[in-house]
Amino acid sequence: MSLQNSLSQHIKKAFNALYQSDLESIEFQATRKDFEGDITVVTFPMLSVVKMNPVQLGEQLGTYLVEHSEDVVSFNVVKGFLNLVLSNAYFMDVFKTIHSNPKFGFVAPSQIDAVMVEYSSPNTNKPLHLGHVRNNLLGYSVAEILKASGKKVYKTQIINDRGIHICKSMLAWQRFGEGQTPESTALKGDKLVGNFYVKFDKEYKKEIEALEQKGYSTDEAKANAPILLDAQEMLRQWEAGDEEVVSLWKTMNQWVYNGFDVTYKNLGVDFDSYYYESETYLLGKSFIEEGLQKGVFFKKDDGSVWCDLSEDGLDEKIVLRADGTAVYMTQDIGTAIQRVKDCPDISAMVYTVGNEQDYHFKVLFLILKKLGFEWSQNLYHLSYGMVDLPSGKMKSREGTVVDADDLIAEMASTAKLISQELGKLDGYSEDEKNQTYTTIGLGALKYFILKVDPKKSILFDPKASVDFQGNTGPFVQYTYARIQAILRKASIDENLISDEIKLSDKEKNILKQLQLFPHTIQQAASNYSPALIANYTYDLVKEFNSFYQNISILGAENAALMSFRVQLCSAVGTTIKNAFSLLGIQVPERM
RNA sequence: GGUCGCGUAGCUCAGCUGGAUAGAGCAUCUGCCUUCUAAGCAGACGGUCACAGGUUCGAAUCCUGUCGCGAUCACCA
Repeated sequence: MSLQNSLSQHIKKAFNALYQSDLESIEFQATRKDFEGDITVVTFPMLSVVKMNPVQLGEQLGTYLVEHSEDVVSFNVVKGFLNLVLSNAYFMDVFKTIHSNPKFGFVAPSQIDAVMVEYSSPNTNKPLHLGHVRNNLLGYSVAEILKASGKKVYKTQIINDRGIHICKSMLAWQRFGEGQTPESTALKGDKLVGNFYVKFDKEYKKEIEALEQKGYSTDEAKANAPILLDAQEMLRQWEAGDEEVVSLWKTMNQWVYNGFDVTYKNLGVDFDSYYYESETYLLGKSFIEEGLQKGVFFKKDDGSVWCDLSEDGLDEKIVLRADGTAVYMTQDIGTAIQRVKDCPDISAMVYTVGNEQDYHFKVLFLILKKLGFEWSQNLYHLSYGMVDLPSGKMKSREGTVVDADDLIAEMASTAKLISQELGKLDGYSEDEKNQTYTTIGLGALKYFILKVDPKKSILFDPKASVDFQGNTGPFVQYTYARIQAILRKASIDENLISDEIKLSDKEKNILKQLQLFPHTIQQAASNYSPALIANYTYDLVKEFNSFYQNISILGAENAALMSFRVQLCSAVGTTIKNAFSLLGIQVPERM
């Protein structure tokens, strides 16, 4: 039973005995640093039940708790705040619980309660950039957090592998590629294909200009540029199943997938399944017919099918074109239903998609609800803000995108630079060093992105790069590495923990923070917010560093105290490692 | 224009279901490496929580309005 539960019971009992009234719930909070005490009961809300002076109420409750609860040693009252001082024994118990459980805070996954998390969802015509990095890190981390909170999780993505934009790079390759392949150019497949997408755009612009000089208006020129018409023709051929086009499409997509795989691996994210738009874009159509019969949709005179959402404060939304072809919405309806069919145990789905699609998902979830799917109640759009650069937005056509692979490499080399300056890794092998630089660089990048609230946009300054001091990934990693150094040097009798040890305030603070971990995981899971985990870890590390700097750990006055301190280090290290695993960040043994 | 989101220190961000004197880091300044790793620690400086009302014992937090920034409102995805 948690402390709050047991205290609640005592307080309720006391309240009943003293005032013959019942309390619904009791509000606790951590005691502020400037007051004496470990946990605080807020007594203001109780005043509405019994009309009396808050100080007097606090005094009476405090006296009762000291008499009746073993954990409470003393108390003080400040206005409506009852500050309780907890016993040394209580903290030793907390320590034993945490120390004996290397997975403290993690809940064993239930096989019934499964969640599908979709993230990444790239286009197959260009490499991944900084925006995708945020998407991937968020999706992966949320999936890990959900797992830790006791859910079974399927990670998946929907790959946008069809459409005019794909045909553009295919066409450019046909015309200007001269048979280039990733092998012949030693380029990553996604980079190679991306180059042709850019090439197409250049040619397209040239043709527009040429047409404009012939007297076309800008709009006419855009619509009639021969290369665009050819791309559109190619899309029709693709849809008709033209062998040559389909074969080229397969080849080039495969190049891209191979390239993506490298990026995913470097980023440390993975997937359990893949859905391809080319396979699902027709899927939703069958449900449109069903929706028509149920009266969820209606048909306009031209044959297009719509959903009227005006009663829900939204407008009308098209779900099928007049020519009977699928739109984005159609496909997403189909994909969602297909996923539930594929994995019948899932009760919820999380879509990691940028906030520019807030409206789309609002509509999608509403339509699924109208179609009568129970699980539509448990769909969540993990919406995140843009990643902006100091120069403004990333525009692929203006070449201001920050490429994911370049960024990862740059982070590692920054880590290398700083590390060499400090001379921390002198004497280790090149392999070991490089491994560590990558761990640190990635840690900095991931932490930088994950520590901010998903829904807020991020300002990313590639020049200033990511800081390695203060509230950063490397700061946490560094603390972990120092803890490992202590553990390597310590030879401790595991059984030397004694209740006689008198804990200092700093040690208690660390234990208080450690104790919060399970609660933080649950909260992060219900808010889909890795930022909570990141900030929790930072607080823990700050608390620990303050302790570490001021107290000799290996040279403690006696063996029992030393043993305790080393094991406290070990518990902190384990918690850091566990917390960071939820963010997909590795911790180095030394740095 | 309608809808949604954001607005907290010079900068980047925390602030849980309303609670005590609004917290960190960076930057600036002051101390601390002969002791387990100084990518660190201790401290100083820095705030009209965009603005105005409201709800109540109590508001950065909830409600309404105003302003500013962003997104979205396609038979694109």
